[in-house]
Amino acid sequence: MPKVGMQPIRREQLIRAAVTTIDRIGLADTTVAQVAGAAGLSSGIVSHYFGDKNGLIHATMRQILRDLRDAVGKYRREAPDDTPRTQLQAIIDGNFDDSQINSAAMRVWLTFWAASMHQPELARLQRANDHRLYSNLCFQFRRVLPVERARAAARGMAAMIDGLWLRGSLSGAKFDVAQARVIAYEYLDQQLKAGKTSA
Amino acid sequence: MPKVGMQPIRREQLIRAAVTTIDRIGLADTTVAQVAGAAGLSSGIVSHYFGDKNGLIHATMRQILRDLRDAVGKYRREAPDDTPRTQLQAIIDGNFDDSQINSAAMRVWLTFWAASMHQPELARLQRANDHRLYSNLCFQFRRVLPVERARAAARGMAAMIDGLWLRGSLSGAKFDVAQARVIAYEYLDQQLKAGKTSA
Amino acid sequence: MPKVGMQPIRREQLIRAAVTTIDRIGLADTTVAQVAGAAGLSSGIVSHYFGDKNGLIHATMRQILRDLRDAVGKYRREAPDDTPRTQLQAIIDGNFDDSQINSAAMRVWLTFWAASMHQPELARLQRANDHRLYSNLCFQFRRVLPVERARAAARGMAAMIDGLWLRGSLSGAKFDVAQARVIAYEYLDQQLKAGKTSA
Amino acid sequence: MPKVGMQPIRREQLIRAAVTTIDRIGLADTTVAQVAGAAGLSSGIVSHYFGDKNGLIHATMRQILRDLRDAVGKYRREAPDDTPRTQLQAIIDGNFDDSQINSAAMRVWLTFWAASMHQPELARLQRANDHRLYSNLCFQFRRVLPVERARAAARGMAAMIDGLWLRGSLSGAKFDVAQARVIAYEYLDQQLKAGKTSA
DNA sequence: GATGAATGAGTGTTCATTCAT
DNA sequence: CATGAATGAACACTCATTCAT
Repeated sequence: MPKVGMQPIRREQLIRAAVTTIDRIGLADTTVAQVAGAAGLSSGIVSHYFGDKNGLIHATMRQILRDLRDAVGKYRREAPDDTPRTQLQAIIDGNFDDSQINSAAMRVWLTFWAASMHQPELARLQRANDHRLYSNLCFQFRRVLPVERARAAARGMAAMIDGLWLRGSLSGAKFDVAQARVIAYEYLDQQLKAGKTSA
Repeated sequence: MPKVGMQPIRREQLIRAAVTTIDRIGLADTTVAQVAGAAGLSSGIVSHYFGDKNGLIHATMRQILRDLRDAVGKYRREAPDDTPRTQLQAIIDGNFDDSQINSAAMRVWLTFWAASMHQPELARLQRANDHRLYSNLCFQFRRVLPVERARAAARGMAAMIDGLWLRGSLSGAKFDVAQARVIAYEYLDQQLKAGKTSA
Repeated sequence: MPKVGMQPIRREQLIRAAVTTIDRIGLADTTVAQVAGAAGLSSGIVSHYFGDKNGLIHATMRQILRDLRDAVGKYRREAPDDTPRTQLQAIIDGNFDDSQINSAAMRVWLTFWAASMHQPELARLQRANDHRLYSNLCFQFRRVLPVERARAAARGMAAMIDGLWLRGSLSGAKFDVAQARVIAYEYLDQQLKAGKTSA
Repeated sequence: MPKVGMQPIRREQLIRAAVTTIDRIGLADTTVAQVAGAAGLSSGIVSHYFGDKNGLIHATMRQILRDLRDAVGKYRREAPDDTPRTQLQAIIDGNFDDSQINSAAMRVWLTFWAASMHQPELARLQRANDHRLYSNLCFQFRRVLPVERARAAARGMAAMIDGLWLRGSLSGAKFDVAQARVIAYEYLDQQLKAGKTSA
């Protein structure tokens, strides 16, 4: 009696195992057999559910991106109000959520950033994500700033978020969320204030 | 006697070929034979001069880091004066120098960032470099800011520089130096001003 | 499910192919691909079943030693009685059994003898085998000779067996079993007689 | 000013280095560069004096055989008289001379024995040597024994010498010359005695 | 649905050999 | 005479992929 409806279960099992394995030994040293083994399955199963290794890698990156989107979405939905400042803080908080700044997530993220440089499909996903952060920031800044200022603020804010995140990833120590948030909030406030003054 | 004094020439040739190849097809797809071929040499030569592939990769990363150090050093030496603001701008300018923001350099940089996560020796080099940027920034900020403010400013400034650089690397378009410099300078001025006020 | 229970079959196939190949072209020129090819399999299979080339070589030597043990065991079980002389003759006969004095067996034996000098694991196997021959001989001699005489007789007998075998291996001609047996039996009788006299 | 007459010096230097290296790491792992390095010379020199690696190996085996011939010759010249027994003892002693039973000599000997199985030129040298031992023994035995007995005695004696030597080589402990000599002398005396009786 | 045996192309690495100096 | 830089063929080993069961 063949089990039915295994697909979503197996796919999630394998994607989770892929993240774990990439975190542990790096994408370059990750083999199909290792991922399958970490999932408690055999190597042949990967082609069954993802076509080939690349299919698994792509699916894994999509999952990572979805996790970030979900984290940001959650903070924004739970924000106390809809003022630009509150919403921008929610975006910052979402990017520094536990799901994003644990060691595994950060390492896998950076791995995909690097991989995307030579794999068009990954690059597409990665750019869409970059753009979403910028768009969200820009939309909120535009509510209080003139368009050019809003764009610059969004660019600076996005760079600040990614930069704090990147340096945290590579520092070798635990990511200091509080510190990162202070610096990011301060930049945010300066942008909001400067914009008003110049407006 | 055989040709003598070839070592530095061959090493540079091969390192340059490694950068070119990593830029073109990515570290994961870079083979020893390809690098040697790009340098117009045979594959065996790599072990002759670097021991093994890893030796070449390490030497290449050291070269990349040296290039950045040199670029920053040049801007600082050529700065019109030694005031903190001028020196900090020189550091920013050095990080956005042509040698750093051309496509090849950026891609190779990001590649090594990712690789350093699973290779202790690369991680060591990468962290030393991260720390140098922070130290240099912190030293200058300290000349005008109290120590705690200087540290926060240095952290924010470093994140801003890396973030702008990173998003530029991945954007797919040419890096907009002028725009990046405006955003970084603005952040710099805010930090200097804020510090004075609060001091 | 894939074909199951192939392991013992494949292992034996490959070990047999290893013996054949070592006999034909020598251990130094034996490649994994050649052994696999001789077994009608692909090169990757060796690592699948033996880990690496060394694993195959070790397994092959173990097989060779087992064959000798089996040959000696067979002659001793089939011996007409349990007197020392009969048992000692059975040991001699086992060492000169067809399975041991065909060209392939002799060449592979000598190959492993030489290889064992620089490979601790092979040396261990080889010494255990050497010691077994001596022990078996010594045990039988002790039944009729005083301990010191028995030890000397066992040493001489072991040397005689190995020496006849060795010179036969290298002579380039077919091993003359009858001749070897006469010489060995004569030495055996002298030892038994001399011992009795001196006892 | 080119040095003249370097050939014999360099050849000996390299042959000695080859013996040392083969003893230390085995023939299979011996490279031209290692031998040359052990001789304090550069790798290119080997082809200069021996044509190629095989030339060096062959020359080294010839040297080893010459050493044995010299050792036996010395003992025979220094023998107190020319009786068969004394001469046969001299042959035994020559084979167990220090120059033959030190670790390096034994390991290299066995190495060449094994190698000779698949290299016709080495096999030729090796067989000539085997035959010399047999001939020398047979000649002496014939002075007191009928031809057939002499031949059998020579075969047994040669096997005994080689067997003692072989087991000593592989035992892992220091070669016990006194013990080997006692066993070999005893066999010798039995052959001489038995022959006389039956004659 | 799932397995893992089997394949074979591709890679890093070693090393005998050549040869310009 | 001697060097050692350079070559490139050969090898062991890895691993994504296929497929009979």
